[in-house]
Order: sequence, then structure tokens, then C-alpha cells
Amino acid sequence: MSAALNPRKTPRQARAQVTHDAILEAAARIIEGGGLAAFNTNAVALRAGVSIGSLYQYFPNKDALMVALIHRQQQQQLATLAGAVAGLEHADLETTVRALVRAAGQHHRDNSLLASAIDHEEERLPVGAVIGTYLDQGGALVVGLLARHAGEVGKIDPQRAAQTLPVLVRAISDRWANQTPPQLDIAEDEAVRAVMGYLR
Amino acid sequence: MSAALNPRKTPRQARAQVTHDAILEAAARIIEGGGLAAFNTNAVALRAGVSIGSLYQYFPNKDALMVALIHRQQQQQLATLAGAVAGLEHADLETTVRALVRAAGQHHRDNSLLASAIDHEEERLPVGAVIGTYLDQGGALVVGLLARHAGEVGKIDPQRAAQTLPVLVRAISDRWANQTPPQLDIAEDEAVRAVMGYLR
DNA sequence: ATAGTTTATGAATAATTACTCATATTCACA
DNA sequence: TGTGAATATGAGTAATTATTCATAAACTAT
Repeated sequence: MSAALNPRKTPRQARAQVTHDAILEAAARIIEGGGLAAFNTNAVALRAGVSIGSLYQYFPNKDALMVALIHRQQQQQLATLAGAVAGLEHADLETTVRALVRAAGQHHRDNSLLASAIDHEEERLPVGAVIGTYLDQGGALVVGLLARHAGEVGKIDPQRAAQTLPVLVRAISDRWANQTPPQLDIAEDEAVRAVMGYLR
Repeated sequence: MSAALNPRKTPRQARAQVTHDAILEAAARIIEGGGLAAFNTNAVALRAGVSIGSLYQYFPNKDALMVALIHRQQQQQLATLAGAVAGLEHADLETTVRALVRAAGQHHRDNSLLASAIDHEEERLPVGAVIGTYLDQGGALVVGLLARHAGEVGKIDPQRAAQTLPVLVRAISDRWANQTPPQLDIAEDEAVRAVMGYLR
């Protein structure tokens, strides 16, 4: 089956970085457009505007490409959340929670099929260590938040909260955003309610 | 692409029902074992112990098989939850919530890869109407629960709660159950905490 | 400029996989 | 017991798809 899941070669020149990025971006857009069923290496190369050979310069096989994509998506997600709380150091708890919820919801709405694909593939591929890294960083975010509002929250294990809250927000946002028509305001309110309820 | 997603033929004789069921069960086990990446019609037929031709007697294409599988899984999930609250008509709120959480968690733990696969495929395939049916039934469950414990819960829109709570429970259970090693006790506690927090 | 290294190409190959169909078997029912 | 309908078969076909590799082009550094 899949031999190595590690990158085959690291881009050294600038153009190589461009190619590398284009491939990952194309993979993301392909999955977002048609799900895992549409995800194949030839389609990715085509969409990226590079040859299929170039794809295999950087990724030894399809699973390795998926692993890299998971990695990339976690980075973006973390950056989105960090950006959402930047500048809110002195806001109250609910304001901060709402900002996080809104950012997470937005990010996820824009990458709905991709997010569920990654959820699925994470379970199948040995990416535990990689995920752990981002969980730790996301955890630090939550820990800081809880520390700042220690008075307003109940007895909470920050490590637990750091894992529970993101998936909670995401699931609720998903449910309400995928209605027809999407209920974005309800999505936000419900997620905030759940988070605040959990915290108190 | 996928022409029709409807079943091609409905089993009339008992042996046909057996074949039909075996195919769906095999599909479920294949996905649970290897994810969507392992899900192909030849493998399903082999695992089911029937010929590939038999599979196509009942399902016009691979997507139709997936749709039928989604249908089946929703039925099982609903039955599991209904079973969990049967006999708990006079229990207190937290006890009932915990029973529901435990049942949902168990069900998903046994079908972790399958559940995430269905999550993903639901978004891609036009199964909105089918899903709506099960949501409504699950909603009725929640509505009844809230009515019985009206005094213990805050101001809640039952229709909202009926959509928010199931996905919330599931997401949290999933997150903690998919750790290595699985943290089943934490999963349950975190889900109960979130639900109770939401309700109050 | 030159040589060595990195990057890009894409036709070709090998495997995998969705799906068909002509035929055989089993059933329901008279 | 015979007959038509329902069910089952699986080798075979046509597509699709993962992956390779020999070659060319572009870049870096001397």
C-alpha cells in the first residue's frame, strides 16, 4: 500500500515553492468542489496548472499529498482563530467567544467539504503526531482565554476545553449553516450558547 | 456523472433481501475498516459474498449504494437513541442526558470511520430530504425530553435544541473517542457537561 | 560561460475499478 | 410439473487513475 507518507523533496527554489503551493491549493479546491470522490492526482495537477510529474516530485503518493493537505489546513485554521482573538485581550468573555465562534464558522463554511474530508482521512492516516502539534497550539489559545477570565468560568480543565470547544463550535456551525437556507445568525447564537454553557 | 441515485430494484423474495442486506453490511464494514479510500464496488461484493453482478441488480451505481448506506445508518442511529431513553420517562434530566450521550457515543465508537465518511458524503450527495426525516424524528425525541423537564431547563427553543444537541454530542464523543488511546470516560463527561450547560 | 543541481514535463505503463450482459439458477404459483 | 418471473453469476469491457521515467528546461554558483 502506501509506502512513505513523508514529502519526497522539499522545494528549494522560489518557483518550486510556487508549484508546491499550487498543488496543495488545487487539492483543497478539488475536494471542496467534489469531495473525496473527485480527489485524484491527475485532476489535482491539472487544476494546479502543473504536470502530473511535478506533483510526484514533491509527494511520493496520493496519501502523502493528503497528509500535507491536512497539515496545511490545520495551520490555516489555527491562524484564523489566532487572528480572531488578536486585539481582544481586554474584551469580556462572551465577546471573545463570539469572535472565535464567528471566525471558526466562517472558515468552516468556506471549506465545508474539505473539512469533513480531512476529518475522515485523519482517522485513516497516521497523522496523530501532526495533529497533536496543532491541538497544543489551539490549546494554548484556549488556556490563555480561560486564564484571563478565570472569574467568569467554572472549574475547567483547559486541556479538555481546548479539545472539546473547537469541535463543538464547528459541529453546531455546520448544522445550521448547511440548512436551506443557511441560518447563519442562529448558528452563531447556538454555538455561543453552547460554549458559554460549557464554560460556566 | 451519477445518473440515478435511487435503488434499481426492490428485493421481493427473502433471499433477495438477504443479498441486499449483505451488500449494505459489507459496505459499512469495508468503510469502517479502510475508509472511503477502500470503498469500491468489487470489494463490497467480495466481502458480502455475492457476485459483483448482484450488487448492480440493486444499486445502479456506487453513489446509489452510498445513499442507501446513509439511509440505513440513520435508521440505526435513531433506533439506538430511542432505545436509550426507553424506560427513562421518570428519570431526572442529567440521568437521561447521560444515557443518550452514552448510547450515541457507543454507536459512533463502533462506526467511527463510517460515521465520518457519511458526514462527508452527505454533503456531496443530494440526500437532504432523507436526512430531514431522521432529524425530525430525533427532534421529537428531544422535544419530549425538554417538555418533561421544563422546570430544570432555561429558556429554550425546542426546535433549535433538537438540531443543535445531537450534533454537539456527536462531535464531542467523536473527538475524545478517536484519541489514542480513546478517552471514553472523558468523552461522556465532556458531552454531558456541554449539553447540561446548553440547557440551563 | 560552464558545470552541476534543481525543477518541470507528459507520454506511457500498470493497476485499479465501475459497470454490463448473456447465461444459469432458483423461486412462486398454477 | 411446468412456466414465467425473480435472482444470481462472473468473465469481460471500458474508464479511470496512480505512478514512473527519460528528457528538457531553468536556475545557481563558480
